Amino acid sequence: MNQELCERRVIHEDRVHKAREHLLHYPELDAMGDLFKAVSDPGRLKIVLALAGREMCVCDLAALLDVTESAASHQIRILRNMNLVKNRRDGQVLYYRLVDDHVMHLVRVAREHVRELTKGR
Amino acid sequence: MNQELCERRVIHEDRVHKAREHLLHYPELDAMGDLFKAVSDPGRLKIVLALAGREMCVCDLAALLDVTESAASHQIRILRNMNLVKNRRDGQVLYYRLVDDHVMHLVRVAREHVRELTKGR
DNA sequence: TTAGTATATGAGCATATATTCATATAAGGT
DNA sequence: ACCTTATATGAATATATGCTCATATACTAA
Repeated sequence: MNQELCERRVIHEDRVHKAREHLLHYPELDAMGDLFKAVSDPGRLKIVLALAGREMCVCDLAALLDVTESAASHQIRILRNMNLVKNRRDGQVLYYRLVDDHVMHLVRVAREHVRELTKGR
Repeated sequence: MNQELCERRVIHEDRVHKAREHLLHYPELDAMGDLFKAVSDPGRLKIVLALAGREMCVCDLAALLDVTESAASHQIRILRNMNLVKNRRDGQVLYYRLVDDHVMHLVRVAREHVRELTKGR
């Protein structure tokens, strides 16, 4: 597309081009970033873990996280917009649950990584 | 520890307690959040992908991301502090590479997730 | 229909994050 | 020694994020 490479100091132009081509294999890169961002907040990560195997309503989650229900609602909205959780209404109560177990897979891999990293410390 | 649950409106106290116990199985939760955060930025994610199978120096990465070398350096420092990448000096040039392939595993799982999510759209 | 409960949402504020710019460090070439 | 190159880093600024508070919505009960 653009050729601003010419204006720039590049030591290994071949590698840059190869890397650029490699990145083309990841057109969903921004969406991946958004997914990682969704679970990067400790509160939202706790929500995801809490909903693994359990339906919970917003006020339960607020109690679990020790934040206001408004804050919990704002956080779960982000997870909902990312299609990580969905809800089911029963009267006045909205029960939240994980959409599927893809997220938990991601979380398990992350936990393995962290355990490996902190093993030798 | 604390009992501020009593001060709070909770619909399903049993579930909150079960979720709380479940969270105890994830003492590395904050570290997992930090890991997710590290790869949540599109620039850093591109760096990780670029370094999958290739050593690259900072100015190469800056060219790839189309940012200043300073910005690239700041970003790679975060990955370095997270022990996701390490470098090797050859003269004036620092060659960066992935510490291991744990991160790429995480990235692949995220890509699968994103593909599943966007399949029916 | 009026009141109460559960949740959602918008605006405003405080904090966090990413970039830029200036400067520092570390190595190589002359 | 001196200058250049490659990278790192601190401070300042701009943007993003998360929380609070006030208000809106959706449902229930009386």
